Amino acid sequence: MSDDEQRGRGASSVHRVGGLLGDLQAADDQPVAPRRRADAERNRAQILAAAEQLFVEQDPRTVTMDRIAKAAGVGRATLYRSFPDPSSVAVALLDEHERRLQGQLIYGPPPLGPGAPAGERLAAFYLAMLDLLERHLPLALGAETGPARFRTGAYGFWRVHVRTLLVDHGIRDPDPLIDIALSPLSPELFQFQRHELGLSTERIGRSLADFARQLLRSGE
Amino acid sequence: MSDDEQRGRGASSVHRVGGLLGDLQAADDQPVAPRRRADAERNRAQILAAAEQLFVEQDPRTVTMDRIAKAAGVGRATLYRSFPDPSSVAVALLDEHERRLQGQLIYGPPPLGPGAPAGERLAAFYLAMLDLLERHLPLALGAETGPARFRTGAYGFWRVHVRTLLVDHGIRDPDPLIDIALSPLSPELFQFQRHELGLSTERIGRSLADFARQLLRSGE
DNA sequence: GAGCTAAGTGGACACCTTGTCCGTTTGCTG
DNA sequence: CAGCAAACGGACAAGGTGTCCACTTAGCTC
Repeated sequence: MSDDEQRGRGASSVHRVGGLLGDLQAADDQPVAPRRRADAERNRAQILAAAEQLFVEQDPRTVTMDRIAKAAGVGRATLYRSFPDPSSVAVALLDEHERRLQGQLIYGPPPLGPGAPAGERLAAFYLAMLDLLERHLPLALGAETGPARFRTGAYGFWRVHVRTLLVDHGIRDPDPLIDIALSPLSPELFQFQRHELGLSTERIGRSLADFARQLLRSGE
Repeated sequence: MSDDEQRGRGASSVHRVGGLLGDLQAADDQPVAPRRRADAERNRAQILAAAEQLFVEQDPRTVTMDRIAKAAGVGRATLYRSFPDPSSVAVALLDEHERRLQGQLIYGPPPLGPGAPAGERLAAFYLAMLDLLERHLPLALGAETGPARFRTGAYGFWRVHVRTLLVDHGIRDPDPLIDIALSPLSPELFQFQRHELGLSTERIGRSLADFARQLLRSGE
């Protein structure tokens, strides 16, 4: 989906090298995905495992490619082969956790899934995201490298979801509002509220839910 | 005000040392402010001027202490004497621009200043901040180094202001909502909406103003 | 206005991170 | 089991970070 996705993961999209062959032997043996070699797969798993630990036990912002490589027991170049920078490793790890929620938003029961009023769905979405942040804050902070955050596949997914809710509610010009509605979910903001201000997750959650219902109020 | 303020600026608030003395020799020879030397003042001005240019003409995130020092024509240690890192330089520069708005919020005419309904005041505040972002985006991006953003004096000011509006409107539990209400003003978000999505500032502004009125609606 | 003192200066140093290059190893295929 | 390309990992050069210390110089005192 995103760039990070293409670079960072790739369990399924390994056919990028195919392009090099040109038209000469185009559609013949091309589509046969050049499977990832076993050692590469193993290294990749080691990297992800080691990185997850690192992100948790030290300031996620200070995790470096060098350290990940050492912790995973692989060379630097090997690491670079799979990921362009530390944040893309965090993105890959987060992705797995986010995937479940993404399924629930589409196929799950209301209020998270379809069927409930837009305001209720937005409130439920906020609470689910808050739960995700609570459980994986280090990864979320590690993934958040400036503007790149907005270009991840996951963020794109949240955008599509929120847009649906806004349109469903009959908002005139939904597009500028999408990211405004998503902005309270910034990992850094959550960290500030939670650990700097000392607010409980429940209290933040209540505020967010009220906020969602107020934003998409039935009697507009 | 903030840490950055104490380190970064100080032209006006030089009486901070006074507090250290306690009651012993209080008002005697202490209050004599340890004036900044003329050459230091000059260097400081050079640094700010050079840095402002740098932030504008290259990616604000890639501005380095080394480059600022070279551009300003001073040694690295001299720079470090005034600022701990590049973002604190950006904060100092931004501060000057923000000060005017801060005055208007307190003493200015409605709807920015006191006198208008909370929803209108919040809408006006959003628009003013948007204007600030539009004009000084590079500085805002340079200042935004992770969680430090929330610890600047300016952010503290915005918090106090928004809290007043929320209380004024009769919100039950205003505190968690403060930062939620401020989150749409994140410089990175603005950059994404403006330059990645291509939304016009007017369109974002309209959305934000509607958003403010909806949030603090009269007929709650 | 000469001398003193400490604030201020700037170059150098040691350390760390980044990407990339390239000789070597290793899995897979026929 | 032989050959080839994918994958590996150590090494390298470039550049950034803070800090230290010998020096300069502003500003006070007499």
